[in-house]
Amino acid sequence: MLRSHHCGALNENHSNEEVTLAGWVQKIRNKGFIVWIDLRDRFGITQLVFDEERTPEAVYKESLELGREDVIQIKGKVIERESKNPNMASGGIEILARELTVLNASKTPPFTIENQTDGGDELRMQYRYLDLRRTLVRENLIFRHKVTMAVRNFLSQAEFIDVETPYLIKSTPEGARDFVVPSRMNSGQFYALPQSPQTFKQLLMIAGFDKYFQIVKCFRDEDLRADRQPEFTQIDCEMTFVEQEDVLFQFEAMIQHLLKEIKGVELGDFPRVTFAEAMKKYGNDKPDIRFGMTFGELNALAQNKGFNVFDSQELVVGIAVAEGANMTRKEIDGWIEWVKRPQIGAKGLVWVKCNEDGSYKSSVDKFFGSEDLSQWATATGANAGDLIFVMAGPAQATRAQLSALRMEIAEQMGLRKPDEFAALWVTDFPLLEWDDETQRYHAMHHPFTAPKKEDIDLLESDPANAKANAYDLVLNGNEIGGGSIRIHDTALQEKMFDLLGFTEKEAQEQFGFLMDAFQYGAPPHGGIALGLDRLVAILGGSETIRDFIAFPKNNNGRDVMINAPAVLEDGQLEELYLKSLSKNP
RNA sequence: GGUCUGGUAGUUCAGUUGGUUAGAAUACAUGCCUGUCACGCAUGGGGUCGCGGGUUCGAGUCCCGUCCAGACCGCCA
Repeated sequence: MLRSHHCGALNENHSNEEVTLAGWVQKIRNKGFIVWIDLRDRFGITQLVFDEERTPEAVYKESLELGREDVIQIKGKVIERESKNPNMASGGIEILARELTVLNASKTPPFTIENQTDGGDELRMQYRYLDLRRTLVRENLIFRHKVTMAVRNFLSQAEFIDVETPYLIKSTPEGARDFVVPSRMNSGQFYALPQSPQTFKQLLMIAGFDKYFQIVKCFRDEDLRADRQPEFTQIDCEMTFVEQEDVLFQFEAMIQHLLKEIKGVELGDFPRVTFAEAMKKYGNDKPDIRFGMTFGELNALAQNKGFNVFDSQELVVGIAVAEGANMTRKEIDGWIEWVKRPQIGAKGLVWVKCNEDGSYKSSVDKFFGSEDLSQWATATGANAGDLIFVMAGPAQATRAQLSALRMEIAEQMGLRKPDEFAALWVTDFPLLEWDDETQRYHAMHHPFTAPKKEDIDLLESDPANAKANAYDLVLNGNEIGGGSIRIHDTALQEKMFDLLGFTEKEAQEQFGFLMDAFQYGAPPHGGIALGLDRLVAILGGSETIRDFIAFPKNNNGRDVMINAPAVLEDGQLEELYLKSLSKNP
């Protein structure tokens, strides 16, 4: 037996017991006459002690040779410390070493294995196995484990069945780019990795599974962000004989359950806003509603008063920054510069200070009197002591810019508290989105989303205004899930493909199996998919999903530890009928 | 595809207007230290200033190109 206890197990109750421990050398404190070593494993840290009087001489000398991250086994007696450390669980005891075995020596690690490490991101990713030794990172993954266990238990109890769906499937032109996998046995042909198990879970509903879930990897070959990985995990769910309300009810209950079980937070009923309302009030379809600063539209109040900048614009819109009136000119200029950065792209920013004495001071005093500005304050919900920021321009772009400003101000004012949670449903998404580039409609959600019953006629007359039975789940300003009621009728599905610019032949080639299946008693069904990485990160109080993924990829989709992707040997290319990619053709 | 920021010791960073031998902290090594727990003290080793080119009497510093990393826009049904 290599150990009798782990490093988090021992305390004063074990005094005088003979124990065997194994672990990593975390820290060596050599005081000359005495050496302390912090021994670490997954469960905690236990202090070992070696000294000139009580430790056999050979063992004491050996202890002087140890280095950080050596893997050692120790036999000895649990003794009470002379000076205790109340800050650690095992702080009352230490192990008086009798025998020391070095199980495996370690090179000096390139960064310190501590919560406050000196290692930068790139180095930590290159040596991710060392990074994962840090308590902070390890606990993130244990936290993820707790979340997935809670999800599995909840869904299993609610009679969802976990079914695995294939990873080697077929590429489709809709949506994101696919990762493709060449087939050796079928020359010149390729599998694609699933962007989601969408069609398979629908087939499971047709097969009568009634409720399905899967915690499943999905793959999208698109450019990455801090919160986007090329492979990511979804909690994928589908239910039969349900309407939108049933799905929302079930998954509202699941999120409430998770918050309760994982964070001890009670969430009330989730607010609902339509997509149109969300865009109007927050400029964003995934609003963070933990704080106010909702949009006030000022067209009627601010246009045609002689201020040219506003007059010709589609939208004039403002937000109130609570207690912003004491902002200095320099701070305000900072925000003006911020919105003018190319990433935001605003032309400028008008400001109005609502002074405590009821007067107003603004950058547009020449054009607007206190009468006007007071109306602006009402429209944006600004009180005395607040600051109003106003933007003008094309409606969609301006909303996006003001939304970015709203989020950044909230971030800097500390309004986005990681331990405060607010979820909501966004509903009534448009079914379709016009794409200028390809001059055709795209499905806003995906091509299997059912239009609202009352909007089916619009598919002929005015497709752009048809609403979908689709919904997003938003938590703290992040889209953590999205779903819809699906089409289960061949004719309607054909109509959708037609609107999306598929010829009948293309639709048949790509999704014939699904439309065939619809003809064999497909029940009404719908579902949702939640982004697990993002959900775990937010519950864990972070928005960096890489911290909650064991082996994440970098900005360029590279795994810098194993150095993937990589070129293939010529022989392998030949076997896969990709010889033309060879460097020596 | 685009915009921005960064790349200097093992690591994290500083380095002024272009000017002497490129610094700090930490890590590492050696020695000292009778209860440490961010131990302390002393000493020491450690540099292709990402790479290539240019300007200059002189480049870590300025210019051009390039590679790498990060953030963002486009993209992500």
